[in-house]
Amino acid sequence: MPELPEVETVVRSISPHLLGRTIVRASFSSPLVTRGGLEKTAESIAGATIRAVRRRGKQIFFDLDRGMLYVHLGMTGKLLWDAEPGKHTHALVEFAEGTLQYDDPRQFGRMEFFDALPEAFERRGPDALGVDFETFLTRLKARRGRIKTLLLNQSVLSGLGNIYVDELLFASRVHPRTPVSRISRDRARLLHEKMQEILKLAIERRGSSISDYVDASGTPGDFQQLHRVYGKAGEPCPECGGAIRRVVVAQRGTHYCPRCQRA
DNA sequence: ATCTATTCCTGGCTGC
DNA sequence: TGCAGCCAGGAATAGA
Repeated sequence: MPELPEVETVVRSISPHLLGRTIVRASFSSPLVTRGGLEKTAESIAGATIRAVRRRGKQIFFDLDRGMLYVHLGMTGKLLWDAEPGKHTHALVEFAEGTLQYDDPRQFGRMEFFDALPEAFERRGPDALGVDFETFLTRLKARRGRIKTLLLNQSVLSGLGNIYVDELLFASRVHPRTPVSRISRDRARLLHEKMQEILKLAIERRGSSISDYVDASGTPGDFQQLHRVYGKAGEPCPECGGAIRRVVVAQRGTHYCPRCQRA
């Protein structure tokens, strides 16, 4: 599942193909993925030139000379350059130099055109990568609830998903159900440090390929080899040797060490 | 304000 | 080998 490091890797691998290039034509085939109308979206971007490729959290924006093409990969979305279209290909954006393709078996992702940034997007939290500590602390402390729920909430902070939250909480020795009111300033400092460390390392490793995640050239990442708790229920904890436990928190499978991460 | 449950969807897995 | 049933989950949404 694409989270911040995977989305960053996709952006880095697709940008060189797209910057400054002009869209010759486009076609969209999934009303679920492309909600603004299939024909209308294709017409809106035809002839436009890509001025910038940006990421905020898990959101990708292709800034055009007029409006923007927005992409969210959801669970199984892929942006591919010059790939073979398959049965889950929902969009083709053609350039003189090649074709940008969007594939997504589950269709939880989006590929839509916007004239301007939607209001709801402007209220998203700051990007988890590079957010300063005071902003991180302030945004966490402005809410109540369990730490895992808040870290997953894109209005609080943008970019974290289930894998990196579990890894981050383990690295910081924080129980996923800890109420945020009980997180000390020092513990928050540790969470912030570990978050930067883990995200940077995961980007270096080109993301985690758990099921079928790949970048724009079809290359998988290998950060999954460095996962310490995610997907490791029943296996020994790398720190204490006790069994990693799997529970449900915020409707998500949650992996943690009951001994290292005390409630 | 914050919680939980539900919805979207299909590949992959289990068990017969 | 086939197939039914279940599960995974990002984010929007509804209801408590």
